[in-house]
Amino acid sequence: MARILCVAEKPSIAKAVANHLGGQVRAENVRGIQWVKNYKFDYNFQRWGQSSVTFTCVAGHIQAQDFQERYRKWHSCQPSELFEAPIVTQIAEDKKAVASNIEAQARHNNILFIWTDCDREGEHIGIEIRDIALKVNPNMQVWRARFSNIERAHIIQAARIPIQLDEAQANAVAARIELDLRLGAAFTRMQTLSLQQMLPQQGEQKKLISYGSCQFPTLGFVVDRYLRARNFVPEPFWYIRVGHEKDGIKIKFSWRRGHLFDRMAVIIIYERCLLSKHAKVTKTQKKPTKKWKPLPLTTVELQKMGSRFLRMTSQDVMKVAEDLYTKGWISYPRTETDQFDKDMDLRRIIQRQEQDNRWGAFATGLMNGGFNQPRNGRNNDKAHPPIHPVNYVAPTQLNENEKRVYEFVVRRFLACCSEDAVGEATDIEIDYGGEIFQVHGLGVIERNYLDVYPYDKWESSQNLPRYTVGETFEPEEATMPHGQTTAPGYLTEPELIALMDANGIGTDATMAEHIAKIKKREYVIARPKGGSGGAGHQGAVERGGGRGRGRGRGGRGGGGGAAAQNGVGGTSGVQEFIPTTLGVALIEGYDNVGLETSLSKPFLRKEMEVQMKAICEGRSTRNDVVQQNLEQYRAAFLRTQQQMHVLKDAMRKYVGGANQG
DNA sequence: GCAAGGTC
Repeated sequence: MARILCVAEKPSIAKAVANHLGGQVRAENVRGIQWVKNYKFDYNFQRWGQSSVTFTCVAGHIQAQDFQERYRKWHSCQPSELFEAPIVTQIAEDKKAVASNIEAQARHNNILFIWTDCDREGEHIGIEIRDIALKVNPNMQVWRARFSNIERAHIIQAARIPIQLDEAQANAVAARIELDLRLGAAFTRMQTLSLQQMLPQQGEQKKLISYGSCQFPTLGFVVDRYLRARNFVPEPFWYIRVGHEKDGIKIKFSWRRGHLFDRMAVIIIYERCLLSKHAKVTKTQKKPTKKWKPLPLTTVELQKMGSRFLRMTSQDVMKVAEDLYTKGWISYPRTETDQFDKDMDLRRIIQRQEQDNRWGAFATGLMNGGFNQPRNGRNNDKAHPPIHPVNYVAPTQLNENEKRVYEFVVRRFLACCSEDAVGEATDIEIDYGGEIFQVHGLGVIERNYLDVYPYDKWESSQNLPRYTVGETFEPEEATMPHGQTTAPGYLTEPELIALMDANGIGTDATMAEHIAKIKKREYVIARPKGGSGGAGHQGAVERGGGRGRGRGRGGRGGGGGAAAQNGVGGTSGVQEFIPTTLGVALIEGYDNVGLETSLSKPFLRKEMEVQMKAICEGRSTRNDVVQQNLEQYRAAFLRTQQQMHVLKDAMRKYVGGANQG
């Protein structure tokens, strides 16, 4: 009988797959780690016949890379030497027990069947597992399962047709690991050693001024928005508004041109309107409209919505979601997938929510014919389904934050399984002095998903009077108000996450960590949006001009982030980020060093991503990508060292500075 | 005293 060792990337997959294949499964404990179990059972594989199976797991990467011992002390070498210092790969300190479990199991199995996630990192983790196993048992045959969800039929199919590990994908990850380590360490040491003395010393610990290919672009986004807000110059504009009362209803028509920045031009048009006396209705249209229900929930969306509506930071949202997951209340919280598999039994999940007194009635409505298959988004990571509730948990069992996140996940899921909201849109247009003015009305007819999903707002506007095309009237009001454009607000957490996502900075699982890191490094401070002038926030750059928020009135034009205001269950707790003097100095400094592509911009990280894809597709190699990047960054490094006075100038300008470096 | 990526 063949003896098969199966290894998954994490405990949940090992357990789920073992149960699908095994039926009768015996779980054995592993010494030194409570969360790893070795599941034992027999299974008849198509390829190997009746086999005795051990199904175990690791927990992410097992190996860790670091420089050779003699380079680890900060003053042991020049930071620039880290571009070529030898790197050693070892079992990570906290993964020793996991590795010895693999070794022990590898000794008495003859086939290794790897079940890591089917993504790049999973391929690399698979190679790590393979290397450990082959070291103690070089004769092992090595295979890999291809699976994209953990539905029973799909898993059985994956067990039927094993494939080979994809070395190219693992090599892409290896390149990423090496570059992040070398660049992170070299730049961090260099800038810390050069600039630290310019910072006012706080307490015992000297500040670390770290560089990372993700944390710097993240900081760059915050600084960029801050500078745009601070350097904003309001521009006056003028527009025309027409008011009319009919059927006892007062309405205001808005100008199709919006507003113009040329006062004389508006005056001329305005006078033409006044001269014409009468307005004529040119269009009345009623048409059905919809507000689409939300897409299935991804990690990035959870973090955006969480930081916007749940009064939590994205990092807290993730921490809580992981907790809810390990306790079995929600599904795996790290997923890019916004499509539910056709075969998934969504009704069973809905049914479990019927007992709740907040949304149970809605769930029952779905069970009794209201159910609609969720929309499909464009993303599928082929590893995990969208985030959804798994089991019902009563609110009394959860703490405040857990309650909020669980409630959001459930409501989002039920909304996905419901129907779009239905309404009727009314558009009326008039011609007044040769200009078109319009008014838009909305009547919500069926709220549908909105009843369970208070995070979306869609409300009926005022009723509009009945007009007929060709009808004329004399407006009671025709005015020429003015306003001014308003500065953008500081970057909020959901906006920052959206920017990171769009620019490929970090992954769904790490974006919150990068944000937390630039806070920890004191590159930025976070405060509730609209909060008062940063009292107690030492070192935060305040907006010049002394007029507080400086928001203009009356105009359109601003409002970019204003949609974030609808807090559910109270005031909105959305955070906004303001760079500290240190944060601004670093970004401005790097922007002025004279690099072709500033390290503060997301392009270099994006470029690395493109090159990783090239490795995966065989168009490039690990070595080429590493060497080419090192060359490019070495040049940037040397230039930055030569131009260190530019960084120091920026530091003096913003940070003031105790000692001059 | 460095990074970013997995995951517990």
